[in-house]
Amino acid sequence: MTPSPTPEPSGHEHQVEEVLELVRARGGRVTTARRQLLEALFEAPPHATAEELAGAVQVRAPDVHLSTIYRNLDELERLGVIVHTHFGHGPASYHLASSPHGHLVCETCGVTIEAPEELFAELTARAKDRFGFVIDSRHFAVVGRCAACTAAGRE
Amino acid sequence: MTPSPTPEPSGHEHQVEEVLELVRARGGRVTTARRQLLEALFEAPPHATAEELAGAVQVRAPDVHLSTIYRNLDELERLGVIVHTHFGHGPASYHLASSPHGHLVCETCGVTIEAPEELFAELTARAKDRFGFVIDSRHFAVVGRCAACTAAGRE
DNA sequence: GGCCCAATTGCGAGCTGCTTGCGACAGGCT
DNA sequence: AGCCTGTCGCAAGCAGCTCGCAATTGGGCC
Repeated sequence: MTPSPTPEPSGHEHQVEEVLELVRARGGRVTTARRQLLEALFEAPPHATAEELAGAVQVRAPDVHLSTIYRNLDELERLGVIVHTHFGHGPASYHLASSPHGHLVCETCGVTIEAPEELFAELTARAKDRFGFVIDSRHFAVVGRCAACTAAGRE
Repeated sequence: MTPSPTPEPSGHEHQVEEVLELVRARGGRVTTARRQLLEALFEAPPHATAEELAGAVQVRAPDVHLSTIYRNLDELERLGVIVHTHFGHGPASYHLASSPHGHLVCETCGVTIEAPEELFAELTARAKDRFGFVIDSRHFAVVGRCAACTAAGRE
């Protein structure tokens, strides 16, 4: 395969290279799969699942296997570049660690609302006071029912 | 199998029968599996997994299949008798809908702390105000790190 | 440029947690 | 006692993720 220098006009090269620098600093290698996954992470909407990211990567590099995606997501998480969240059911969702926020997920229609971290400030403080428990509000989903479903009385 | 009248000296018969009355009222039938599962739910610690409950039931009724446990857990949830919660990874946990409370789960050591619903009052109110979102604080886990793990600086 | 070696990859098999289709069985009303 | 239908046991199946292994490849060093 011809290693064309910069085949993707994505606009995120700088950020991607920055992360790859981190990878390199840790003795890691810069591979096509790695680079493409990072591209995908910067381009994709937040809350992408591993499978969705694999799809995006495979547009450019069809041979990248799902297990490679998982392994790289793992490593990026260890590096602190991304975070993954388990919503109630279904696959986990991955997003960049920058722009911290929590998630409100509707049990009825499945919609996800991004909630500013500040919304959790009081809960976080109280949990710390009362239980010494340090909440990571980016890493879990708050479930319930969204305004539309509540109004419609759906079940 | 001989249908012995009351073979278990559990102390929860009354509550069990109450729920079975609900089941009957809905056209449901009272089966051994159903009754034993309810016994198990009342006797077990909160946060039992389906597999644990199956184990408990099978002590008395070895032929009860795991799929039957799942089907009955589903129905009991529809009846509002129990609630299930997805912690980060691993199996879901089931507990009685009475005694409402949230859960703080440590990502590091896995310990689960029961948090009074009141802890979530302010978050619930804010989510309602700002997003019209009605939080069900019993149905999700708040993850983070417990006091012990924070102190020990474990990872 | 070529070599070498460990990091990484593709692939398939495997695992956990849960769901489903199906035929047999059994509550419970009459 | 008999019928009807809810429920059950079982086995197969599915989603989401993990692992072992041999083949490949990045990249430091001549």
